[in-house]
Amino acid sequence: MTYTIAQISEKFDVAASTLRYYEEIGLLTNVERTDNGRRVYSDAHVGRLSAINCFKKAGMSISEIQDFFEYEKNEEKSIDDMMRLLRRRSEIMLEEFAESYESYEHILKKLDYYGHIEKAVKQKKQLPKWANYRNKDYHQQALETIMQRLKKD
Amino acid sequence: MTYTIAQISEKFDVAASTLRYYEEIGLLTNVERTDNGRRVYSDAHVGRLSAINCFKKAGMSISEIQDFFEYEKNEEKSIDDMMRLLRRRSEIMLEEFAESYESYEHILKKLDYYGHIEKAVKQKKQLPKWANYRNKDYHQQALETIMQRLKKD
DNA sequence: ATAATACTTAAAGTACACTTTAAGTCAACA
DNA sequence: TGTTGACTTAAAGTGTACTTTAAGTATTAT
Repeated sequence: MTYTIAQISEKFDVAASTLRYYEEIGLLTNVERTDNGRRVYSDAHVGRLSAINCFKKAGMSISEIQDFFEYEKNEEKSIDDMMRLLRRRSEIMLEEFAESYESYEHILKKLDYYGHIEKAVKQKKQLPKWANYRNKDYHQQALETIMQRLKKD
Repeated sequence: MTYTIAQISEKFDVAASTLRYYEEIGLLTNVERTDNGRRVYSDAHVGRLSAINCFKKAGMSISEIQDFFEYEKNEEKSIDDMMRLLRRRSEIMLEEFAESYESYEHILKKLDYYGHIEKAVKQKKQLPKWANYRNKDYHQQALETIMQRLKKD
């Protein structure tokens, strides 16, 4: 299959200018042209853009993604570099998951705390100095939700 | 307790220039000065910087963080806005956790796939056209690791 | 006394990842 | 036939979040 820039742009929800930019910096390569100079993308480009999406969500910078494709290009020579890059990335992601999850819990705590305050304000009651910010049910449910999402395999 | 800019800089692993910048844009407020004009930070600033750290890890932009503190300043008036911001953020985080985790799995898959290739190359054996990229043990272990990290409560 | 250090300011500079602009080409439709 | 719309290029511009520079002041160490 072949695709126009508009089709790829829509498929990946990315601006046409971004696709031209990716090509300019060498993130997309071998983009064919029609007789009148218009870009023609192939399934290989679809595959590469999926990979780019994945790597971006994984927190990789464009230059890291470029490195990956560079390694992939001469696989035999660079397989160790490639695996080192991927392994490092998976480690970083694990660390970031843990840190983000801590922040997530802090935000739930704040929500819970202000929930108590709001309730008290609405009931025009005296506030306890420190509202009991830890609502176990709320946390438990949130943890279960995230576990389920992480598990959907 | 009071702290110099160097102490705060070290405590939060943030450049002194960044602390000045945060003050300039109003993210840090009420920073006192010594007689000769040097900044003096208090425990309130330590608390605020912890919150900033948390919000940044939660993926909030500086202007969102500014909004939060603005809401917090006049709590009674803005508690709904504040809770809306926090609730929206927790939702976004959950979505991002799910997306990141998908990418994480893709990266493990790639690692596994190239692991097979590397092994085959080293053994100078014929490669199967598509190596069986799914090593259940590897995935299971990774999932358990992340679950543990997410659970450390 | 001199030099190193730790700070101060305002303003300019940087890195990243695009995005916009301006001018032009080409094919299809009214 | 003309104009609309989808593309093309090269170059300049944008937003975010800092970071660096340059010039100056004040305290501490040799």
